[in-house]
Amino acid sequence: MLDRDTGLDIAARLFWERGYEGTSTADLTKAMGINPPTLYSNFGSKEELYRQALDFSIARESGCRAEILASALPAYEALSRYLYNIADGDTQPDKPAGCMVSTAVLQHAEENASVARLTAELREASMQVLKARFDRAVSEDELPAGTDTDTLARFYGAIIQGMSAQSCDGACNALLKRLIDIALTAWPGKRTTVAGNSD
Amino acid sequence: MLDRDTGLDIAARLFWERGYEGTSTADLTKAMGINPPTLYSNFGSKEELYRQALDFSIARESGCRAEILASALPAYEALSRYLYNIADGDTQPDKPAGCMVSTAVLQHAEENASVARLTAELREASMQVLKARFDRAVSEDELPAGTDTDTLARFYGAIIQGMSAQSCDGACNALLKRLIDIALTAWPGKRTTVAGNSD
DNA sequence: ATAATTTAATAGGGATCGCTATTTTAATGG
DNA sequence: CCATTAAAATAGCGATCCCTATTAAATTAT
Repeated sequence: MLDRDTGLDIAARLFWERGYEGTSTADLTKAMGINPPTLYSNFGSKEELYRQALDFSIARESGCRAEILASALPAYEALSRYLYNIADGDTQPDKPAGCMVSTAVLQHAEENASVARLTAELREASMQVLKARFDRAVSEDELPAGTDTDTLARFYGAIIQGMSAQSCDGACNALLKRLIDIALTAWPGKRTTVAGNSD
Repeated sequence: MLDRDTGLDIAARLFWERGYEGTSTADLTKAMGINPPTLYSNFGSKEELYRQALDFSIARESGCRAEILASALPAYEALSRYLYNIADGDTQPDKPAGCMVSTAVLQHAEENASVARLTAELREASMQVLKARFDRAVSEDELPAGTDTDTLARFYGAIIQGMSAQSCDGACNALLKRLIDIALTAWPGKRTTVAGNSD
């Protein structure tokens, strides 16, 4: 039997590329070089394997991202690096395009509702991490008091999800970073309102 | 046999909620109240039915959106209304959450690559519509000359995709609109750079 | 070496996949 | 009323779905 981490690495890659519903247990056993009973004795079920593959992949792919936000960097700088890091993760040359979590299992058969809930919770958790950083920024006077940090977190969350989707459609790293640069101009206080020219 | 539009309406709703891979032909025939041979004689195949259901649904759900952008409204105002309209579409009470196109078939089995290409092309087309409006805004001096309208279109495209994803996860209409309001602050020239407080 | 235990492979169960040949029913025309 | 065409239902094709009971091989222990 193969090493557990090796198996999870292979499984994660397949799930990442094809999604949960697009990956069959036959795909998985074939790629992992094991027989079906081995998969079930080692990982429990297809859904359990997906959970473990997600945990494994998150720990490896985005382990350092939490550190960026937790660091002593100014909030704007930390956010910039965080988003750039995600853009790099979305466009790794020898990995599937996009993020394994950001745009996973959005539409799904009823029977896979529990898997959709899992990915939704992971997305919600990462937005809460962003919000917590923004709350800290408010308390450290890097953001105006009264800033709607929840919506701000979901705004940058939307950017992250949009980048993942566009990566799946073939977007390159440079494009994502130009897109991030625009998103960063929405940072409160970074710019100030002047007379618009739109009405 | 049921009316063609009625059938497409039912099929579109199923595909919208469950996605292409999450919807089986048995689901479709059962919901439409027809037998499998009727589905195939009337629509050709599952993939053909999906194409037709997409066309049908786009024409009905987002027909008026193109008009908003094509109107004489100032670009910023048109964009605002366009995004608000999409937020409403993402959160219709008696319809599946999110957009049927924005976040569809991102991850997929190899055998469904042609379906993924179809949805990717639809997404690209809608970004080109946005870009065209922004180009017009440049020529009408509503945006600074030299504005990167392509990236700006993909930025708002990312917002649209993020809103769809978050709708699938249960986001409400009001949240999406607060999110849009932040995204609109990235409109070039709407605000001007001042000394940042981030480094 | 023989027995006990673990590990892996075969084979297949019950259900569903997308799709279709064939039969039955219904509607139309002479 | 019967014949002909059109529509719909039944039944089932081969393949694949997720999963497991059972058998075979390899390892360890006595």
